[in-house]
Amino acid sequence: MELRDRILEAAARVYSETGFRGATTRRIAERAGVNEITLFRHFGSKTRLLHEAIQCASSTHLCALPPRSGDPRTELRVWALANHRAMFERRFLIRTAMGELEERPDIFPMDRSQTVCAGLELNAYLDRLQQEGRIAPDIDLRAATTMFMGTLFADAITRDILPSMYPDSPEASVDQYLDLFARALALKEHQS
Amino acid sequence: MELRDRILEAAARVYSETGFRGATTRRIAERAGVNEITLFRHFGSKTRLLHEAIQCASSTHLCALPPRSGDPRTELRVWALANHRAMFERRFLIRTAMGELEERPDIFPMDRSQTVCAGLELNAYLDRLQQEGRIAPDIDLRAATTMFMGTLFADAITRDILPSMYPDSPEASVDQYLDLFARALALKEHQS
DNA sequence: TATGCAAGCAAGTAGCCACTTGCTTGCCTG
DNA sequence: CAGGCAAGCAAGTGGCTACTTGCTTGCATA
Repeated sequence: MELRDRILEAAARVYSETGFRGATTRRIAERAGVNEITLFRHFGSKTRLLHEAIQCASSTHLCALPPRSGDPRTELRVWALANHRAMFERRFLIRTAMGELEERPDIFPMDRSQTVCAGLELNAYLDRLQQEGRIAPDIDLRAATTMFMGTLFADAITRDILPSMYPDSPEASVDQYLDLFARALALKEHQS
Repeated sequence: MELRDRILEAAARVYSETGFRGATTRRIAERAGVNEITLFRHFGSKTRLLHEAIQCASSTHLCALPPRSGDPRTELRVWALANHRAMFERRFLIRTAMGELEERPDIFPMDRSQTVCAGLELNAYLDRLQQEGRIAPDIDLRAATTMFMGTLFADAITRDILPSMYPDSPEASVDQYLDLFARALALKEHQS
């Protein structure tokens, strides 16, 4: 099944670069090194091919935040970097799919997107920290979660097109975000 | 010159909905209530028409942050709300243009975009506050600016497609962001 | 060797695309 | 009334689109 995967990968890449209308079957076939009719024999139509390709390209398995928190700073760092990296690698796909969302809402299931799931996870994690007394009790965790996810998301999808805004590496930037985030939450580090 | 503006507005709207390839001259003419050849007589080509329409639709005049800071909290609130509103009203255009950025980089001048300008302005404003001793001196203002602008940007362009993440109004959300932001900066309110 | 299947090739279909040409209509100004 | 100009209408151009049909090639298995 090597050929099928090659087609799916080519389709996802061409879609990311040119959108649904620009992703012609001719271009996809050419990119995959395959005859055009092979696409139709395998996937029936351009729509079905792109649908499958995008679903394939957007799926990820990410390490979760630990249920029992040890050192929040380290745990958040690892988790945030993994999430940033996953979004950054898919930035072309995300930008293209977001631009076509009202025209083709079914092609990219936003309500179960990685960002939303990660947001829920972060919210639950912060909730645990607050219950353990490591975050000030008067903090609005929902807003904090939205703020941090928004920061990560905006960084990941605009970093390459606004280079003047991101002079530092993703690692350094995430560290800076976490510094500010920890101050905002009045986060107490691991009990010393 | 009413007709010309009607065409430009229709072109910008059709582009926002369907992208460059989807914005056919037929559709734009239909939306503007104008014969198709009128577009060509006025603008020469589809590319030139869309170029002008997008530049027109993305331009704004926003109130600036005051050079001498009075009550930072109030000033930031007014400014942030105006910026959020400007981005939110253009969310369709921004999403579509961002999705097509690598294919057509010249159609939407990103390096002089509103977000970048606003970021520079916010950075300068925070710098003044820090020099006045109202922000802790060890804070990385560049990262803080990027974080806040990222939060505003992500909110404005994903609020309508991820409703579960934004249960509150823009006004309430911006207030919450500012609360957290002020904590992160250890911002001292107006000297009392 | 015979059968079947996966892929390629060549050609064609109907429809949409940006854009052009030739001509007509209506309004504004001298 | 006469001239000019902005807009509409009708028709067509060549090119690209998704998708189809008929036929050939090569390989793997019975």
